[in-house]
Amino acid sequence: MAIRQRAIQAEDKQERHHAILDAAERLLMRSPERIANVAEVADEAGLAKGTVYLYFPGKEELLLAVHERNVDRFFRALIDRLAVDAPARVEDVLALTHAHMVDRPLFLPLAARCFGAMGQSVPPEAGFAFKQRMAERLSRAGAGLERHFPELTPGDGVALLRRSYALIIGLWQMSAQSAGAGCPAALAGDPSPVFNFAYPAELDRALRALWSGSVGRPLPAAGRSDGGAR
Amino acid sequence: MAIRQRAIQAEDKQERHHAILDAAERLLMRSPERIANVAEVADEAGLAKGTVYLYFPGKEELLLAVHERNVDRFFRALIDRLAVDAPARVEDVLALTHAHMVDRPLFLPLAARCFGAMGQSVPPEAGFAFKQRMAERLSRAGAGLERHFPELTPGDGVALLRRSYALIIGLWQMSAQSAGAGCPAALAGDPSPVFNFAYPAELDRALRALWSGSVGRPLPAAGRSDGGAR
Amino acid sequence: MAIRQRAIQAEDKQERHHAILDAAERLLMRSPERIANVAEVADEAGLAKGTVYLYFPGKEELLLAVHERNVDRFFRALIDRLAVDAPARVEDVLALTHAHMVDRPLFLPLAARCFGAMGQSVPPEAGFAFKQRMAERLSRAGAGLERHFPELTPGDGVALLRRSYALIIGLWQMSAQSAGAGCPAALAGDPSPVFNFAYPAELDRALRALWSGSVGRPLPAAGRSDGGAR
Amino acid sequence: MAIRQRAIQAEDKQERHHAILDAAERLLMRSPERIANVAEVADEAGLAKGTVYLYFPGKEELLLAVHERNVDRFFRALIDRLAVDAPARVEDVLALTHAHMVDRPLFLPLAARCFGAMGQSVPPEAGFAFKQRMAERLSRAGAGLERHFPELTPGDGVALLRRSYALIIGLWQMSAQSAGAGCPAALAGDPSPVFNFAYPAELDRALRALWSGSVGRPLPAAGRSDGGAR
DNA sequence: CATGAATGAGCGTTCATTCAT
DNA sequence: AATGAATGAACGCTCATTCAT
Repeated sequence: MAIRQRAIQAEDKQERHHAILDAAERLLMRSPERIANVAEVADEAGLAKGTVYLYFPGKEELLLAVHERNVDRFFRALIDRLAVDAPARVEDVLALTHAHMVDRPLFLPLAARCFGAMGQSVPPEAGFAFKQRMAERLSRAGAGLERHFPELTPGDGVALLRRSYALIIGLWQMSAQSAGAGCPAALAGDPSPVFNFAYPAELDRALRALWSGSVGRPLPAAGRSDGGAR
Repeated sequence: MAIRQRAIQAEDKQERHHAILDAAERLLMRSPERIANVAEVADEAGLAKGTVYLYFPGKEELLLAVHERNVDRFFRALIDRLAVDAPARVEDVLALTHAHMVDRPLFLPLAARCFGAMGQSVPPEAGFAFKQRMAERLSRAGAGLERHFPELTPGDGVALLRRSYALIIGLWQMSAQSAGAGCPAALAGDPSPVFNFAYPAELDRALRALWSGSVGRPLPAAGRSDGGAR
Repeated sequence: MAIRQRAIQAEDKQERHHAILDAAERLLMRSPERIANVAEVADEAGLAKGTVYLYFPGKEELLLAVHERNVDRFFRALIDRLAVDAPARVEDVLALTHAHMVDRPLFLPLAARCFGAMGQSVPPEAGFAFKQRMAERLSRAGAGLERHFPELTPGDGVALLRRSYALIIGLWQMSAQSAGAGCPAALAGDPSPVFNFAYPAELDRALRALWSGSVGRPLPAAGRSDGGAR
Repeated sequence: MAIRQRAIQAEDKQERHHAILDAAERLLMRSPERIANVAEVADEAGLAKGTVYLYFPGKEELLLAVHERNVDRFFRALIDRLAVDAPARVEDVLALTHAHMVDRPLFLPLAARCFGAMGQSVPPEAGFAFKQRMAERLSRAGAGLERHFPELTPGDGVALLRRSYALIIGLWQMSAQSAGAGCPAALAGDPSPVFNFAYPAELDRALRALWSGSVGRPLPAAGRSDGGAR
């Protein structure tokens, strides 16, 4: 039983589309250790299972769309920022990264899942199309980056962003966070901070190192001071 | 059925343990885009399905063990190299990375899968134990690293390795290779190399940038020249 | 969307009725191995899915109607031919059979499907009504037949037609044609022509035998000479 | 929960195999208008759903196997009879036909279903293999037939059997029986016997006509006198 | 009348795990 | 210890039909 009426106008459909993504997102936040099945998503959205398939060709495409929406928000913010003439510093990029990726507990588990499934359960065409759109975003942001960091020669911008993204995903997968809500005792008892590190702070340090090495000069060491947030 | 008798001696058990890992590895190399099911692994090992469960508590633990064995080889080689007094350069570490990770088509898909599943299907305790052992290895290698790169203060070595590992995994997940055997036409036709890059060369560049930024000075620009597509 | 206005006049309705049947027929001819779903039929007819249900109580009834229209054409031709005084020979009936059933790639798959579904998915009343109308046709044609073949006593005409029809359908279901586009290699490699026979020629022979046995005398051995594979 | 223990010996497996076929057959007899789903079959057999898939590659293959078992019984009896030197008459063949096909209410609906699905849901290889085995049976029986009916030239035997089979299937599909348990009122009220005929008697007459026409001489008009059953 | 968005029962199949032998 | 038969929960997807607009 649907909560709302029918989506007849194109914009109503957009809304439904988003409502389904929202539902999937909510479920993902509620239990990041599980990927909900289509029935649950439909239920959470107040729709019938079949209805989900009116808006998405399949489950993988739905998850990819959730992820892409988040990615898009980040890239839109980044591209906008880089379009402004005021010189952009690493600080600014890090801030956006935190706002859109790190601080949204949804982003990283989903990103990991999407890349992991990419070529397994994701239909090849869907995966390819996704990567194409991502490439478009990365290219534009990369070009913007090159405007602000003269050390970067054409192409270096995209490469740096790509590597940063890899670092973001990779570090998160190694962090204790990615273990879900499990083993709290273990976490507390782990004396070695090798994996049980504070992801946000560690990410900052790692990205700074990467960026510094990429532009070939030290970068200002930042004002963010939440170095221990977990 | 390759092995017929019972494993009664402790060393027989070790042998069988390895035989199962070998079988899983063989299957993984044969088709890296697929994770074999337990029946296939047992079959490949010449054992019955149930027998696998005498040696491993479950499928995820088995996969993790395969991965860990590979990781261990890498870290043993790295730690050995760093134990030698002759100064180690980035070159040396990259060479080991390629030999154990990049050039073994098994390593990266499995690593991605293990980290991806880390807190999904992997039982928390198993994941935690794995990370503990990994932490041990990283710590020792990190300490060794600090001996050769004076710029690294205590703790920087582990961090650098951790970040490198993240970069290795993350970049691989973004590369077109991870898409399996899919869409060859698409790959060929993709004009943008944003994701369709040559993983080995790109990884080298990324790691160099990261290391350079981490030690705070430019690093020699390398002799490896296989910068082409894989 | 081919038809836009509403069908208000009774004849408009007839037209639309036919338009839907035409669409279903077109789809069936395009791929005889598949039974299209309602959405496809509606689409092909340039109508909305719901509209189909204004003209047909359900999918099975629609398919039955397509079939019946074809059957009707055959029987009208047959009855017309038999109404003429010029003596009818087996040849003539076979010619009509080929023209309306064998040579129209649509007829046989649909007939098989309709009879196959007859008491499965077809609502009993619909099936019954269909059979009643068929009975009417068969009776009239049967009576006509008896006029031309004096050996046939009253009732034998219908029976012969009924048996012929059974043979037509039954043989087709056993022919390799009914296997759709599958296993071409297998077909080619099959040394035994038991099922891999040329349906049109085999049907002729079978019908001749049946008719000959029914009238109790040999029948002229025909001028059709397309005895080869179809 | 299984009723019986495990099937470990090869013959136990055969038994299980048969038990599943029996279960499917029972369900089919209980309601010939429906094709049971795999869960029901498993349930009826006292097994878990997955167990069925240990014995059959899929649902279609299971149904085909049920059908084939029945077919096989008929052909074995026929071939045996024809192997005996005592002259075989049409009577004898008709008797076997009735015993194995007509009087077993299961045979015909299933045959219709199997042929109908042949190239739709049946996997091509399974369908092809089935037809091959059927061809083998038909060939042997056809050869035997030719021994007893000198009028038949080599090849005529198979052809006659094939046509008989087609007639059996086709006539049944046209009979009122194939409408399942539905419309009893309709059946009673149908004044026209065109479709509401007594299948067993009608089949006899039709087969006699076909055989008579095939051997080119009248055949003795039989002792079976249940000409009005049903 | 016409539309097409929404429904939801229905189903085949997989596979990690268990446990009787 | 070893086996492999049995289990059964889990899940994605289709599509005929309904009904609000």
